[in-house]
This record gives sequence, structure tokens and C-alpha cells, in this order.
Amino acid sequence: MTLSTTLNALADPTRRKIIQLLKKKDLPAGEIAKNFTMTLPSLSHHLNILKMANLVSSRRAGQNIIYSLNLSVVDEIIGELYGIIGKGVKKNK
Amino acid sequence: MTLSTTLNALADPTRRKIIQLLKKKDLPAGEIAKNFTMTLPSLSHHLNILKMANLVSSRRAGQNIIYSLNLSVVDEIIGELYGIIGKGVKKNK
DNA sequence: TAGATATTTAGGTAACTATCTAAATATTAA
DNA sequence: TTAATATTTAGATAGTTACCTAAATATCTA
Repeated sequence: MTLSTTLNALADPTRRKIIQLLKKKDLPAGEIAKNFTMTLPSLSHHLNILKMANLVSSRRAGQNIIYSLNLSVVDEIIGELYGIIGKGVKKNK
Repeated sequence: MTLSTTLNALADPTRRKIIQLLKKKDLPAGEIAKNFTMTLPSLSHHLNILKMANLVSSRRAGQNIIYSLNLSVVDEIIGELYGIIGKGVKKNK
């Protein structure tokens, strides 16, 4: 999981909306899909990208696959991002 | 400048490296290019993406075009990001 | 085990992105 | 005003991504 992978995962509004939904509670793929107009396979693609970035996890529960947000990873990323783009100290004006 | 635009700009290692360089001091395009193996036009493309995202600014100084980091915008983004992916409060385990 | 339900995987396509070379533009110096 | 320098813009191409439909897989229920 490189930072590029993570930021790329976050650089899409659909995927950020999925994160918002999962912030409230864990949800099965089908429930997530109800919040979007795209097809379930398309959504599955986005969920997979979030999973590759380690931003979400999934577990099977009967016929459902439940997605949940990886909160600790989310915090880690903010820290990394801050290290990279924040705290700039310029030597010229 | 949407958040998607900004995150997309940051989701590329070349562009993050440019930001690192500009954190130390403002630099003309040619100086930035010396840190990479790609051609100047390719670099110019990346600089333009950073500019579109409002992460950097440019000004002309004679024959040079000097790039500089927009520090305040950088801080703003971290805040936005934190609002979006941070502070998760889940209702189920 | 057969059928229904939930989700993913496969395969195709259109749109987007990164890169290159060549040409254009802006500025400075002779 | 011509030549040199710095950088961008234009145009082409290869690779990637997002979306769709159809098919495959896994689980549950009758």
C-alpha cells in the first residue's frame, strides 16, 4: 500500500462517499450500492480499490459481504500526508 | 479546485517530489527538471496539474518561470481530508 | 440438491493520463 | 532585430481507469 495507491483511492468522489457511509456503520455491498446509481459490478470495483489501499476491510456474513472502514489506517494516512505536504519552511520568499 | 482535483494531484510521486523540492525554496522549472529524468514538457504537464489544484503558483522572472508552494492551501486540504476520512465514529463493531 | 439471493470476476469499450518529439512563445543579450 | 535560452503548447501514442453486460461463485432455504 503505497501513499500513491491510497491517495488515488481517495481521489474519487464515489469512493469518498463510500467512506462516509462506512464511517457511520459497517454495511454489506448491496446496501452501499443503494446510495449510488451505478451498477453493482462498478461499485464492487470501487470497493476493491479501497480494499487494495487498505482503507476498508470486508468479511463474509452469510450471503452478505460486510465492508468496514479501517480507522487506524485512515489516521496514519493523514499523518503521512501532513509529513509530505505540511510543515513547509521556505528559505526564500 | 475540487478535493478530487487536489487529491489526484497528490496521488503521483513525481508531483509529491516537486512539492518536497518547493518546500525548501522556490525554483524555476528548469531547476525542478534536473531532479527528474523525464523531459521538460512532461514536467511542465505535472507542474500544470499542481497549479490547477492550486497547490503551487508560478511567476515569471526574466527568462525563468519560478514555481512556489501554496502553503495555506496545503493546510486547508489536510483539514478537509481530516473531515472526510478522519474522526470516524462507528455504531457497530 | 435445486433455486434464489448477494457479490465478484471476466471481458469489452470509451475516456483519461503520462510520456514523447516538434513547434511556438517570451525574454534577454549581442 | 537576430540569436540564444527557458518554458509552454500541440499533437501523437501507449497504458490505465471506470463503466457496462454477462457469467461465475458462494451461501442459504426449501
